[in-house]
Amino acid sequence: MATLSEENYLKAIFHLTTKDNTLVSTNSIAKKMKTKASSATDMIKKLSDKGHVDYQKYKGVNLTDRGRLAAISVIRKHRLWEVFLVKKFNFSWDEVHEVAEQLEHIKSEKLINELDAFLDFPTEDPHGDPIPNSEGEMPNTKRVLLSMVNPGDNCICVGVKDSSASFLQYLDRYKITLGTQISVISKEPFDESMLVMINSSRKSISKEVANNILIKIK
Amino acid sequence: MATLSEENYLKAIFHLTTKDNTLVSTNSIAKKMKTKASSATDMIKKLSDKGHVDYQKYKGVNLTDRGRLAAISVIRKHRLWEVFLVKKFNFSWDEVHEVAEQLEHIKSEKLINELDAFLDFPTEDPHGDPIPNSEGEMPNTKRVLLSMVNPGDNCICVGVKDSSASFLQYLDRYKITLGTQISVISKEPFDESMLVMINSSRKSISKEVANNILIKIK
DNA sequence: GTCTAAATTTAGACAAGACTAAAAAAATAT
DNA sequence: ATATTTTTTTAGTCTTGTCTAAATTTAGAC
Repeated sequence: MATLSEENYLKAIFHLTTKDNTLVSTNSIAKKMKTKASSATDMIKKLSDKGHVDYQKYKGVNLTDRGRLAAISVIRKHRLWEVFLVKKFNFSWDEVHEVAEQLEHIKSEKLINELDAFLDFPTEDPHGDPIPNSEGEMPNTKRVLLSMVNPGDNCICVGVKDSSASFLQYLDRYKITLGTQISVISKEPFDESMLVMINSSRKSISKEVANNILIKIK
Repeated sequence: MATLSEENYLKAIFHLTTKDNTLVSTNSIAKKMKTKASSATDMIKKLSDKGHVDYQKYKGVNLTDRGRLAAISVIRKHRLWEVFLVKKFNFSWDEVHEVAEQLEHIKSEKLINELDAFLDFPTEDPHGDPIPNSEGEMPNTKRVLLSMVNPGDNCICVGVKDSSASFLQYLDRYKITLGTQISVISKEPFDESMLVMINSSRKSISKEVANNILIKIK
C-alpha cells in the first residue's frame, strides 16, 4: 500500500504522462510536486523498488500498470469528493481542490463505493474532468479547447484546463460554468482574442482564457 | 497547527482525563496509543513545547485549555463523521470507527460546519457519545451503566462504553441498538447477571455486558 | 568533436516519530 | 530505612521524506 506521499507522486506522474508515452523527467516531477529534483529522485527510486514505475537513470520514468492503477484510484477519489463537496456541501468550484487533496487519501473501499452510489455514479467532476469507474477506466470524452473553435460554431463548456482559483473566479464573474452555451462570433487575428456570445450578451475573451476552456461542439 | 500524530495523542490524553483532573501518566498514554513509553515521553515534550499540555517530569500531564480545545475539535469531527457514515452511507456501528479515525484529521472549517448542518446538528454519535458543538461544548447527558439499574426499572439504551467490533456485533445479535427499551426483571446475586425484557422477549445478560451498556432511566 | 550548460544523481544532513537499552526517579515491600 | 520493583526519562538508532552541495551524465552550441 502506498504512503500519502507516494500517492501524491504517482498522481503527479500520471498527470505528466502524455499519450505518446515519452518518459516523464525528474525535473518536471519535482516542479509539479513543488520540491527539489533530488527529492524527486529519492522518491522515484522508492516507487521503482515497489514496482509502481519503470525507471531509467538519467532518462525518466513511466508508470507501470500497477502504478497507473494506484494513481487512477487516487484521482477517482479526488474527483468523487469534489462532486460531493459541490453538490451536497455548497462548495464553489474553486474551493474544492484543497479539501479534496486531503480526502483523496482516505482508505476505505466501502466508503468510496458508497460515495459513488450516493452521487449516482457521476462521470465528470465539477471542473469537467472525467471520473474513472471502479475498474479504473476513464470515460472518454472528446473535448476541445475553445481557442480551437471556428467562428460560427456553437459550443457547450464542459471543463477547464487550468483549475486555479483565480481562473475559476474569473469564470464565475463571466457567468461561465459547466453547461454554459458559448457561440463564437469572430476571432481577432492580431491577438487571437475572441468575440463570443454568452447568455445572450457579447463578450470578448483573451487568447489565454480561450486556451483554458474545454468545450464540446454542438 | 497540530500534526496528525499530535492530534491522536491529544485525543488519547483527553480520553484518559478524569473529572478529578489528576495528571495523566506517560505509561497510560503509551498504552492507549499502542506505542512505547519512551515515544510517549518524546511526544509529551513536543506537546508541552507547543502549549498543548502542562507537563511535570515524572508526574504526568494535563491538557491546557488550548490542548483541550484541539482534542475536542478532533473528537467532534470523529463523531460527526461517524453519524454521517451510519446515516448516509449504510455503515454499521462497528464499521465506522476505522474510517472515522482517518476522516477526523481532515482540515477544513467549512467542511465540518457543512457536515454538521447536513446531519441536522446531531448531539450524539452512533455509539451514544455526545458530540461537542462548534464552540467545543459537550452536551451533558446523564447516562448510567445498565449494571447500576434496579429490578423494575425501565430504561432506554443511549450508548455503549466498549466500542469494540465484537461487542457491537453481540448487541446487533441481541437486537440492542440506540433507543432500544430494556426493562430489568431481576438481578442474580451470584454472578450479577441480569434478566431483562427486550422487544417483549426475556433475555439473560452477563455482568460484563451490563457493565458496557449506557442507559437512561425512564 | 569538444566545450559549456542544463539536468540528474549522489552524499551527507536534518526533522518527525518511532524504537531499544540503559539510567534515573518514584513507589512498594519488608 | 533500605532494597526491590515499576515508571519515566535519556541516549542513541532507524525510517520517511526533505534539503544543500557536489559530482556526474546528457544535451546544446559552436
